[in-house]
This record gives sequence, C-alpha cells and structure tokens, in this order.
Amino acid sequence: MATSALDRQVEHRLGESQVRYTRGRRAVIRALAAADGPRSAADLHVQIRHEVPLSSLYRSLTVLEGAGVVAPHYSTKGITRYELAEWLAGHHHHLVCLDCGTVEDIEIDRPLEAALEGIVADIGAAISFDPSNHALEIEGRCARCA
Amino acid sequence: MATSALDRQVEHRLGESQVRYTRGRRAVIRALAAADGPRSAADLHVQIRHEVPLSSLYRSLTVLEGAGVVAPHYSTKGITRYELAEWLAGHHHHLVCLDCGTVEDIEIDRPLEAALEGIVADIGAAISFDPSNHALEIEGRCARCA
DNA sequence: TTCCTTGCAAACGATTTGCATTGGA
DNA sequence: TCCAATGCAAATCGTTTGCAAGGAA
Repeated sequence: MATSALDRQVEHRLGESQVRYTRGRRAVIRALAAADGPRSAADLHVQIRHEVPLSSLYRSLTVLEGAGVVAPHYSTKGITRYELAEWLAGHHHHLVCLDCGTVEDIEIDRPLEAALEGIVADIGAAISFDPSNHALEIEGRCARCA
Repeated sequence: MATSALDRQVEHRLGESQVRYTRGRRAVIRALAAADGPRSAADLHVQIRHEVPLSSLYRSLTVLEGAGVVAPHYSTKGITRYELAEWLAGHHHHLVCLDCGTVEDIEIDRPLEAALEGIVADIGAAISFDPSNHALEIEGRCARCA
C-alpha cells in the first residue's frame, strides 16, 4: 500500500487516540485528499465505488472528525460535507455556487489573508468575542454555471 | 392589526409575485424581526406558540425565501435557520458559538466592511469568480459559553 | 483474547408532499 | 368566484444506531 506523507500524518494523529487507521478510513482520507472542496458522505460513497457502506462511511467521518482529522462544512440545506482539517489541508476559504451548490476551496495570498485576520481581530475586540477561527464564504456563479 | 414599516415592505414585495401576506406568514416575519440571529423552523414554531403547524411554517418559509424576503442560513449539522433578507435587515455577519451552536448577528462598521469588500473583490478578480455576496462567519465562544 | 470496527437493517429527526378544506383578493 | 394557502397525516431524505459478526493488536 502506498503510504503517503498524508497517511503518515493521519496515522500518527489517530494513534494518539485509541483509534485504528483501517481500510475504510484510508479510503475516506484518500477521497478527501483528491477533492478540491468539501464532500458529502454520498459523494464519497460514490467516489470510493461503494467500497464501504454508507453507514460505515458516516461512522468513519464521525470518528475522523472527533480525532481532528477532518472537519465538517455546512453550506447547503440538509447536507454535511467534510474536508481535511486545516492542519492537513491548509487554511482556506470557500466559493459557493448559487446555482449548482458546489463548494470549491480557495487559498488567498498572504497580504489578503493578513488583512482579513486583522478585520476578524478588530471585530472580536469590538464585541468581546474571542474568535478562534473564521470562514469567509463567497457566493456567486461558478465557471460551469456562469 | 399593527402594520409596521416592515410589514408594508414585505407586503409590497409579496404583492409583486402572486403571493399573499397571510396571518401565518405575518407571524413568521414578526418572529424573525424580533430575533437577533437566524432561527430554525422549530425555533419559530415555539416562538409563535404553535399558532401555525410546522408543515405550514416550512411552507411559509419556502415561499418567503422564494420571494426574497427571508434567507436561509446553514451553520449547524442538519438544521436550516432563516433570517430576514439583507434588504430588510441590513448586511451583517455572524458569530457562531462553537459550544452551544447559536448564531448571532453582528454588523461591522463602515471602514471594516469596506476593507472586507475590498478583499472579496480582490479575490474575485484573482480567480475570475464573480462574487455576488459574501459572508464572514466567526467562530468562537459566545458570552454565555465562554 | 480483547476491543475496536464493520454490515445490515431498523430507527430517527428535519423537512416535504398529497389531498381535501379553508380563506383572501 | 377562484386559485392560493392551510392542516393533517404519510412519505422522503440525510444521518444515526442496535446488534451480531469480523479483524487487528
């Protein structure tokens, strides 16, 4: 089995809990690593060719989320999509297509991100809310729908 | 019936479609106007004291969303919350509490909002995505959970 | 052997819909 | 009058869970 750097990071993180890095969980991680945005359980189920039943897939996602390896994302009515956690995938933001609902990752360059952090910090200070994270979602029409 | 300015705006907007501004729909609007953040159908159902059955409430929300009077918001697994549309409530952002999941509206002052708009515009330009809207979600611990 | 993990099927909670009835312009 | 809106109950959909069987340390 090709053990990538990603696999090693995940394996190490899971090892710290009492969690095994099994075949099904590897499949989830592999599928998420190949995606360019958050993916739903159903998406992943298809992408890994039903290699794992949906119920197990959900359980894997729950466990991986608990271990901080994947993170949930909500932007569409009723469905939860997952992506690799930021420490694995890097901090990024999302483009949400108003027509087809797909979500795409974007990274913004240092100066812009720094400016954004500044804004978030200013807001936090202004209202005594301690911001532990921020997410900028940009809505519009994706290339395919434009 | 006390017909507020808000009621008149909503009534006018609905009138442009073939949509009636009924008792149940007025109750929804009133409840949303009183809220300081997005509210789920279940929340509203309680707030209006079951004056309207859940199924009708959902239908009202769907219609009101279609007419551009309310807007959905997604930030918690499996539940959709609604708020008055921006042209009624003003442009704002959200604080999402990581512990209790409540969402609170915040408005940020002109200079900060202008800076944010600049960032969003820059991003759009950089990746040829036409941003029609943006949402900044700040996660942290709310006053009650901190 | 000892738990963690998996599969399958049943259970759930949020939301939607069919259909007959009510109601507003 | 006439079509939109409502209520209720049944149906859907995404997701979760009980339980018995399988698998890794």
